[in-house]
Amino acid sequence: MAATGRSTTDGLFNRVNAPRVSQVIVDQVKVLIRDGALTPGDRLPSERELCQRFGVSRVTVREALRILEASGLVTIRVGAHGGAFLTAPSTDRVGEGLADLLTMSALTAGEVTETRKIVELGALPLIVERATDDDIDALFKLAEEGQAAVDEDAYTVDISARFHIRLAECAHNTALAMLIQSFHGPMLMSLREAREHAPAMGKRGTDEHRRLAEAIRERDLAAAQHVMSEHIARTAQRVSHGAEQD
Amino acid sequence: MAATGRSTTDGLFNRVNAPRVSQVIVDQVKVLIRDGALTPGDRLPSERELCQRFGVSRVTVREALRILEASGLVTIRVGAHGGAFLTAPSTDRVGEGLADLLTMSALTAGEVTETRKIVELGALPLIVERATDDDIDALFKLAEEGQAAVDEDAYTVDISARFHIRLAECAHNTALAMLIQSFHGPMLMSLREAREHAPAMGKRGTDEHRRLAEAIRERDLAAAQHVMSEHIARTAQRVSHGAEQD
DNA sequence: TCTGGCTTAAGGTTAAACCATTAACTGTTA
DNA sequence: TAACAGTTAATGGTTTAACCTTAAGCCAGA
Repeated sequence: MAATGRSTTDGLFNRVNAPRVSQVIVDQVKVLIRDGALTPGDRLPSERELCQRFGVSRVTVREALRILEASGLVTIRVGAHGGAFLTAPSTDRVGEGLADLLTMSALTAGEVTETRKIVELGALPLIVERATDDDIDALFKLAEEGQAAVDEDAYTVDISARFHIRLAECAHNTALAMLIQSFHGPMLMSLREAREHAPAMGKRGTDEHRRLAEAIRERDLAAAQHVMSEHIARTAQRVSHGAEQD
Repeated sequence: MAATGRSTTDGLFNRVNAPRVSQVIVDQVKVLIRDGALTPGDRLPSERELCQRFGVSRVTVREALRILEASGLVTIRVGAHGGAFLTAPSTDRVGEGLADLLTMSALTAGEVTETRKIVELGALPLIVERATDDDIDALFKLAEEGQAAVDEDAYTVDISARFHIRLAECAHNTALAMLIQSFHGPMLMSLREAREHAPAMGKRGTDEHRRLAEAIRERDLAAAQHVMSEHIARTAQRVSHGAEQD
């Protein structure tokens, strides 16, 4: 019997799971969100009330709230009428998380840019097809703002990012817009240092933004793709300082 | 003087920033990670030691660790020689966060699938160009496994996801692979229920996987794009149960 | 009618204690 | 000598209770 090394009780006993209490609370809240019982804008009970509801200490509840907050699911306000409020969905938090992981995973700028190229070029057909007059007006406006900023020597990567994010919205696909917006978080970081090295780079960038807007107005997909392709390629060079040849 | 409504003290006083102490700690750790002072596998000092280093209470340190953990930057082990360890970069956590935000943002399945189509189709040129023999072998192997699972009526979405994730790795671009992998997290969830409704759908799916692998082996981009295009379109139908016509 | 102060409800932080888990050591025993 | 059992120490997990800070609302006095 015992000689087999595996008794007949094999499989009877499962590894006991003892997750953190705070994690259990987080999961409960997530379920409520998924099921629609909690929607953006809703306010969770106060910490002290949650203690009683869950039968745990306030510290534990607070840890759960920290996790939910870090996940971008709630924002917390202090003071009277404060508390944990379900956030309207925002990509900022996820973008930040993505940025952290990107910096940790030793991604080369070339890889990031290549990926960005795929997504932003891939979005162009939808954009060209679906952009409304309002969309196009907004793009021209942003391009002009960029131009003005360049003239005042006040061009920043944020202005460029705003254009790209607005451009993504022209596809009228929220998931796609969120994705591209997320990408521009990490890009911002990488570029922030590049800006020091090439402060005057805004000139051609805004120029291309304008040409991009024009191509979309004319519903000229090929032209848009051409400009975007060049635009991102130049970004890659800036980011890498030409150090990476990949 | 006072009639102007703005006194001469304008601009003298700046808004005082009082961020959470735990957030300050998180930021410090992130900087260390960014600067390479901390790399995956490293262990942070114990909670009690961090208290002394930062001059704060243990609860505050723990909140910071919760945030870092939720961001996927560290994993925490209990017991002797436990502690907070810098994680090797993993997309799982980000994918999970993405999934949470997706469920909250009322994205339609159509939007998600459309985005997935852009990314996965956009990746194909790179894949066809860069896939190694090992890559191709792995793809065929996964396709066969799927086939076998179908025969045993044991096909799951996880098997399909594994194929798509492995396929993404064939592009030899880590950023792109992470992105696609992140997307398959949320997809899994949406599909898990769809599986109930269409348990027999695996047949054509695995068939397409095999044809995809063949097209890549032949470096036939057009064929690969054709198959992938159809494949994702059918996924869209499954997810939406045909309820959304978009 | 403004201003300042008070109240109150909420999150932010601290302190000290205790529990649970894990790895390593140690000593006994067959 | 090898295996087992007990002990110890390091470390995260949780609780409790107290106090601080913030913000909204109210109210009385100049």
